Parts: sequence; structure tokens; C-alpha cells
Amino acid sequence: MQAPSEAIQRAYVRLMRAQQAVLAGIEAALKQAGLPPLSWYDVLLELKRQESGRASPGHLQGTMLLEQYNLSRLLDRMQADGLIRRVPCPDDRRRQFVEITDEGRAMQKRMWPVYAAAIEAEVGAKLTDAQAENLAAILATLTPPTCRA
Amino acid sequence: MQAPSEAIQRAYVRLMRAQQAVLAGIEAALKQAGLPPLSWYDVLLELKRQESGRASPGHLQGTMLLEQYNLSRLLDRMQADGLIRRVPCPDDRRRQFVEITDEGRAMQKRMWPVYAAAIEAEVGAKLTDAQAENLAAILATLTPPTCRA
DNA sequence: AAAGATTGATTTTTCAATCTTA
DNA sequence: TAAGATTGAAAAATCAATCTTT
Repeated sequence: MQAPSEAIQRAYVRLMRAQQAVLAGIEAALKQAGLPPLSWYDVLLELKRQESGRASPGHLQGTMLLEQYNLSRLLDRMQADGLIRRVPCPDDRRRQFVEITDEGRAMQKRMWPVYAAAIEAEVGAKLTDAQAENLAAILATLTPPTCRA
Repeated sequence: MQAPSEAIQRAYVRLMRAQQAVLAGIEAALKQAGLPPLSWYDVLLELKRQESGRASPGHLQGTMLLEQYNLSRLLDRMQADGLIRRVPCPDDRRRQFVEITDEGRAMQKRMWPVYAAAIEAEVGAKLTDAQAENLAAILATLTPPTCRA
């Protein structure tokens, strides 16, 4: 058995706790404002970033570290709320595109101020920029290259 | 609105991604070994750490950052599997103790090698001890004092 | 009324297929 | 057969009460 060092164990536990605390604060702020959960924002932002306003489910899955079936149902809910729409892909009819709607763009704009304020409260208020740079650099080592923001 | 700086945003995103990647790796290792999820381990370890082998649900809730109703059902499942047992509290009959069973202790011992190897693979192999110390110190700032391992 | 814990109903996630096209 | 995506059934998480004791 490979026993992790004390230092590694401490870092691991704090990674879990810190993320949970930050995430809980942010989800609570969104809910408090009557807005949808964070995963919806992630999808909206990723689509909005594309010139075309579209991305393949596979791409979303990769950037969001989501299971396929999980994404499928997330998109169901977002489509039911009119924030995205599924568009068939002419080249390969197994595939499709997910496209952000005007309502989706409006929702992203509406969510950002609340989200930004929550990030500021949970992280910005507690770390200097130098600490944040340092933190980001170390954390990058723990994440596969493809999902590094 | 308080816009978080670029540095803060980067750190925030990487915190989310890194935790998710590490956690997914660990849960996968446990499942692969036919063991219960990580939250079960957290409960077992916290109980084992107590001299009496007992803790109040409120204490578990605090150390694990769990909702009350959520913990209640987690304990149901663990009790059904014989890993813990609920013991009435004589002083205050609203309260109770959660007590680890011999089976529970055995399960904790069985889980640790797999868990340890996964922490080593996900974190230990990617960070020096110095980086881990650094990381832990910065992350401590983001977590309420009560849940700092 | 408040604290500690649980429960019913609902939503979300997960697992294990399944369906369609390449 | 494999890739891309979805689905039914089961497990877990969530919300809004509820129950018991203080």
C-alpha cells in the first residue's frame, strides 16, 4: 500500500472541505436569488463563449466533467425552460448541437452578478491576488489539462 | 456588484475542477474495489476517532458539512448494513448517539488501503510535500475554522 | 416556542440497458 | 461493432413539513 504523507493528506482534506464550503455558499446565493443552479450557468457560459452559440454535448461533457446521461437530463431541463435548444447535425446524424437561446443569454446575464458577488464573498474576500495565483498554479497540477478553465 | 479579479476567478474555477477530478478518482477506486462511498468512510473514521466509538449526529453533521435530513438517511443505510447503530441518549431523550459496530471498524480498516492508494495516486503523485503544505495553508483560509481536519 | 431528529413527496443522479446512425 | 446520445428503473439528495422532547 502507498500511504500518502501527512502533508498530502492535509492538503487533500482541505481541498475537499474548501470546495464544499465555497460551492455551498455559491449555490445558496443563487437559490436565494431565485436563480437556477450553477451547472446551468456553466452550460450557458460555455455556449455563449462559442461564436456560433453552439457546442456538441461531447464538448460540454468534457469541459464540465459530467457523465453523458447526466448531461442529457440537464439539457432536458434547460430545454424545457427555453434556455437552450437541440439542433440536429447534418454531417453526422448521430450527433447534435446544443444552442443557446435568447432567453438563455438573458439568463446568463441575470445570473452573473449574483454569481460574481458570491465568488467575491467566498473567495475574493479571503485571498489576495498573489495567493490566488499561487493556489491556481498548484491546483492546475491536479486537474487533467483539458479542463483547465 | 463586486466583480472578482481575474486571479480570483481562475483560482475559483481550478478549485472546483481539481476537487471534482480528485473526488471522482477516489470514488471510482472505492467502487472498483466493491466498497461503499466516501461519505461512509467519513462517518466510520469520525466515530472510530472517538474514545467511546460514539458521536452525536449533530457532531457528524458539523464535521462533515452535511444537511441533517441527509445524514439521517445516510445513517439509515449504514445501520441497515450493520456498520453503525443508534443508541438513545439518557440525559436528553431528543438526542441520540451514533455508535460504530465491530463490522463498522472492520469496514473502515478494509477501506483505508484503497482510499489511501487513491489519495496517493490523485494528489500524492502530483504534488511535493512542500507544495501540499502550501496548498493546505491557502485552502485553510477558505474554510470555516470548525471543519479544518 | 425551540432543539434534535425523522419522514413523505419530489427532483436529481446513477446504473444498466437501449436506440440510431456510421 | 463502435460512437453519440437517450431512457427506464433504482438509489440518493432535497424541500417542506412533522414528530418528540425540552
